[in-house]
Parts: sequence; C-alpha cells; structure tokens
Amino acid sequence: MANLPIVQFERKILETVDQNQVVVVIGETGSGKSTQLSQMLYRKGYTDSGIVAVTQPRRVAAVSVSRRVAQELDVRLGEEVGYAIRFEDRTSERTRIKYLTDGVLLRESLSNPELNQYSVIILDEAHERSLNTDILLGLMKRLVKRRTSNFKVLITSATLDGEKVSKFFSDCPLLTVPGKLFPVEIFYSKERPTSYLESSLKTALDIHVREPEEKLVSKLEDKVQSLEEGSCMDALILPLHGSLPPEMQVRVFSPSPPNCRRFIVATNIAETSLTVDGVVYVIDSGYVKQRQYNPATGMYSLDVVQISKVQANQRAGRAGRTRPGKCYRLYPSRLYTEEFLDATVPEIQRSSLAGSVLYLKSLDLPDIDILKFDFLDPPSTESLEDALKQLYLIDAIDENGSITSIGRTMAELPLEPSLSRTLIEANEFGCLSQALTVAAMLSVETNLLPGRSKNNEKKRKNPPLELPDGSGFGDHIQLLQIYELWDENDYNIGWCKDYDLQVRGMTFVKEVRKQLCQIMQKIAKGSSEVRANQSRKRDQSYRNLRKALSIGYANQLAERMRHHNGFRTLGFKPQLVQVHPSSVLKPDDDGLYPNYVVYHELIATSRPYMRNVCTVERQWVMPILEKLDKLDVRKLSGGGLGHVEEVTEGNVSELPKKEADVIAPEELESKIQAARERFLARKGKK
DNA sequence: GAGCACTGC
Repeated sequence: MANLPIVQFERKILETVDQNQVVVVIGETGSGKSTQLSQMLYRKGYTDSGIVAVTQPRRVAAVSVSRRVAQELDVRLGEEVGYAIRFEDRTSERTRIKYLTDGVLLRESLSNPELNQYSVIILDEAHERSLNTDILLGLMKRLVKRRTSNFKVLITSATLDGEKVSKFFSDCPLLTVPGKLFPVEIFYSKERPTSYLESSLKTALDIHVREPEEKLVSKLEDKVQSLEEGSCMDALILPLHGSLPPEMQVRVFSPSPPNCRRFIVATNIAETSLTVDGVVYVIDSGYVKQRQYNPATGMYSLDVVQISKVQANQRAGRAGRTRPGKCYRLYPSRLYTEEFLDATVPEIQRSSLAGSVLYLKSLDLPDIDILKFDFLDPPSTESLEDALKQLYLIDAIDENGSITSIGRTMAELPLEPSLSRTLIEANEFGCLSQALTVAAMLSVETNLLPGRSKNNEKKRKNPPLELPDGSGFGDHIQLLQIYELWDENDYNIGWCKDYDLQVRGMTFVKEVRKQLCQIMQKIAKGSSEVRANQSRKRDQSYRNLRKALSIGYANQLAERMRHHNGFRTLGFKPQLVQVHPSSVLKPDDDGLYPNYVVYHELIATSRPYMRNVCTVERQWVMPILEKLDKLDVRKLSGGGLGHVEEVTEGNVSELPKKEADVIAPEELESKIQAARERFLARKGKK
C-alpha cells in the first residue's frame, strides 16, 4: 500500500475535497484510487458524519476491493468496511466505508432520494460509462445542489474524458494521479514484422478480425504444432470469454508450465472484468463486438465496431502490470489518432431506455422534464420518445406522461418494464408463480446454455437429455417447463449437467425468482394478496401466462403474414421479421406458424429475427392495437417537441390512421384485414 | 438454420 502512487497525493486530494463539493480524480491504472481514496477520507474524519460510498460497475470488483480495504485497515469485512451487491448485503451498523455496485446505489436512492446516510459518494470507473453510472452522474449533479453541507462527490475517470466530466460539474477541480504501470512499448501494424512470433500472431489475428474466436484458437494451435520441435518454447492456447464455464475461465490464472508460453485469446472480458497478471504482449485488433439498440426500429444488433482511444489504452495497459511489455496494434497510428473516438459511445446512447426513464419518473423529481434531464451525454430525443411510448403502451405512464400507480409498482421490480408489467398482470390472472419463473429465466437466459466448445462435446460421455418443448406454445413456456422440471428434481446440480444447462445460470435464476417473489409479496400486501399457485390445469395457467405476456409486451406483438411464414410486428414501428431458428416454436403440420405471437426482443443478425417467441390469441391483441392507434407522443413528452412523428410508418404498415377517436374492435379488425389485403395485392404486383 | 461482446437491479 505504501508504494501506491496515490499516497503521495493524499494532502493535495484532501485539501481539494475540503474546499470543493465535487472533485474529478484521474487515476491511471495501478494508481490505487479504488482502495485508497476511501481510506484517506476515513482518516480525515469524513466517516464521522456519514458513510463513504464507493460505487463499482461490477459485482466482483465491489467484493474484491472491499476485501482489500478491510485487510489494509485490519478489520473484519462487513463491519467498518463492507459491500452491497444484489442478493448480498455485507454491511452493518458499524460500516463506515461501503463498496457497492452502481445499480444498488440507484435502488437505494429510490427509497431515499437524498441519500442522507452518505457523507461522500465516490463514483469509481466513471470512464466506463455504464448506463447506471451515467444516470448517477445526472443525479449527483442535482444532489450536490440540494445537499450543500456535509456532502461530497468524487468521480474517478480516465485521462481522455476527465475534462468533460469536470465541465459537467461546473468546472470542478481535476486532479491527476499517475499510475504504476511498467512501460508498454506500442507498435503499429505498418511498421515491419521482425520475429516469427509477431508475424505468425499477426496472421492469426488477421483471421480474428473476420472469423469467430474459436477458429483463431484452432488455427493458432495448428500453427504452433507445425513449428519445429525444440526450436522454441511450448505453447498453451487458452480461449477466454464470458460464456465459458467458470472452470475453463480460471485456467488463465494458473501459471504456465516451465518452458511454456500461454496465449490467451480473449474478448473484451479481459479489458476490464478480468485481470490476468504476467501478460507481457498484447495484440489489439482495434475492434470490439458491441450490442446496440436502434430506437427507430426497436431492434438490437450486434456489430463489430472500432474501439475508442480509452479502450486501446486500456488494452495496451494489460501488458505492463508485472513487467515492461509490448502492445501490437493491428492498425496504423494514423487510425488511432485521427479516427478513434476519444471515449467509447456511452451505453446510454446504445440502449433501450424504457427502464431508465421509468426509474427517473418514479423518483418524482419535481422540476424534471425527462427529455431535458441533465445527462453527461444525452441520449437522442428519438430514443427517449421511444421509451415514453413503450411505457405508455404498458400503462406505466398516462397519456400526459405522468407515472401511474401501476408504473410505480413496476419501478420497484428489478426487471425491464415489460416483465414487471407481466408480473402485475399475472398476479391478477392467478399465474404469478409461473410468471415469476419466466421473468427470472428470461433475465438470465443468455447464460443458461453453455458455450458450444468442441472440447466440451468430446469430453461428454453421454449426449445431453432433451429439454421440454414448450408444448407448442413457444420459448417462454419452455423456459417455465425447464425450471419446473428442475424444481421437481430438487434443484439438483447433476440434473443441470444432464441437460447441459449452466449450473451458475440456473442457480442465479433461483435467486432472482426468490427476490422477485419477495418484492411482489410486499407490493401486493394491503391490496390483493399474491395469489398462490392454485394447482389448476397446466393449460389454463399457460394460457393466463401468455395473456399476461401479451399485456406486458404490448409493443412486441407480431402477426403472421398471410401467405408465408414471415411476421409483421404490430408495435409503433412495424417491421418484417422472422422467428429465430433457435426457437422451439416450429411450423405446424401444414408448415405454418401461429397467427399471433409475442416476442422478447428483435435482433438483427443476418436477418431481423424475433428471439424468444410465444403464441398469443387474436382477441388479446386487438385492444392493444386500438391503444396504439390513439398514442400521441407530443402529450407523453409534455408537448414540448418541435416535430410530430407519425404513429405508424414503414412500408408494411397500413394500420388505420386517426380517423375517429374511438374505433370499435370489430371495425378495427376489418380495417386491418382490408389494409393487409391492399398490401398483399401491391406486393403481388411487384 | 444460425451464431455464440459485456455488465447490472
């Protein structure tokens, strides 16, 4: 600890904090900011009048950093120093320094908007610009104006964006603390390959840019094997990514055998989440795979995009943690200086904002117009309007944009708004138990099936058992059936393995479900009780569940095209889409899909697909279409908008325009029918 | 028949 560079700056830091309410600290990698800032404030007495909170974007970081600090202060974790993450609160009345994820702090501010228990809030790793950190930045800016005494905010960031954060906080002071990294030499790609090592890796990495990771791993293996024996060290090639089972992930941490070099082929998990010590060479492709939301279509896509300077520096820094290193950048220096963005596009500009907008609405901040909320980097008006429309359609806000009582209840649940709405409806329909299961399964879904590695398949003695099929209703019902089967097998771990389900994922589902159940019980108290699973007929509960989903996902319904198996989405941005091939929902004996479905998300890969699809009934869809038709975004956003957006658009859409205020369902149906026929006729001509 | 970034409540 004494060796950490930040320690020399203690006096300067404390002086600045004493004289200013907000301070930005640029702490380079290895400066010790995450562990030391809180201790300095503790020594100076800032913990006498409140707790010092330090937020982290990741759970593991909150746990490991607090553990370190407890060690350094020689106290037991959970007493003077503690942490709080989802499902785990290791703090006590004695806690003076508290590490927590930014999501937990947002939850806390829901019940205590002034965050009075804290005398200092440190937003650590703000340069990562997680969605939650960005919202906290906006809230902190308000809070410092309201809590003018006994409240300080510190924000740690990276060199390239510190100025911007300081400007955001009325030009607050900015301190720079050097890091403790060994020098990393940087090579750009046009400058010569000299050693076999570099050129072979370069070849391999060229492949990496175009081909999946697994191919790189196997091609690297081939190349290394073809090297003359004894001509160089042995090599161990290790893939590293998030969907790898934990036991495969930890392999990168074990030291390499003698006379053997490790090659770690990693996703951006190695950029921030995992730090592998002993790395000397880093090869940086200059790209990252990024998920983005397009509010104009309501569709997600997974794109390979250029990284930012902050990311490039972060990657290079991974080479110099234990001794001097080298970083090979597979792009010319001109690209870095001229084309790379300074900082990564913040998540808030790449996500659907329904959840965040509902959160902000539920805070009841008196003087806030959601479209004018003071964000460090504001999301587009289009994206905010998209969120408002989604919230209106599921009754979270009324036609004037004010939060409803249903909306308030929804904000209490740690779920995306559509799932919260589904739970509330399911409680009314008597299928809450099943809905809780589906909600929990969906929020973990991507981590359920293990990454398909060839190694895994070879190692298996028996092929995995076949999972339930959703009884013809689709993926949501399948998820429900999987969990119910696990429940019948007493949550047995071996059972998960037999079905090739990730134990980690399923265990998480169980915890999420428990948490949701507790919250629902609390919410329902006083009004209608949480209705227990009244062992009705399965089909009846499936039906109620599907109906609840159609209300929660009112903007995510789709209708099958008449003459083929494509679907047209029925939201305010109609799209032509197909059922994702991974769905359990398959065409019937006549080769046809059901007429109406609800989907969990749209994802554009080679084509636009609906992921996680479930059948619904026509009569549930019609009232929703009616509401959709009456939607007026000008009112939702308080009328302050300069433009009017058509409710229906897109070449497939022929939903009736606003001819009358109220259209009877039957009339609507016939209009839709007529519109569909016009569309098909037109299409036929072409 | 497609596609396997990463977090978080």
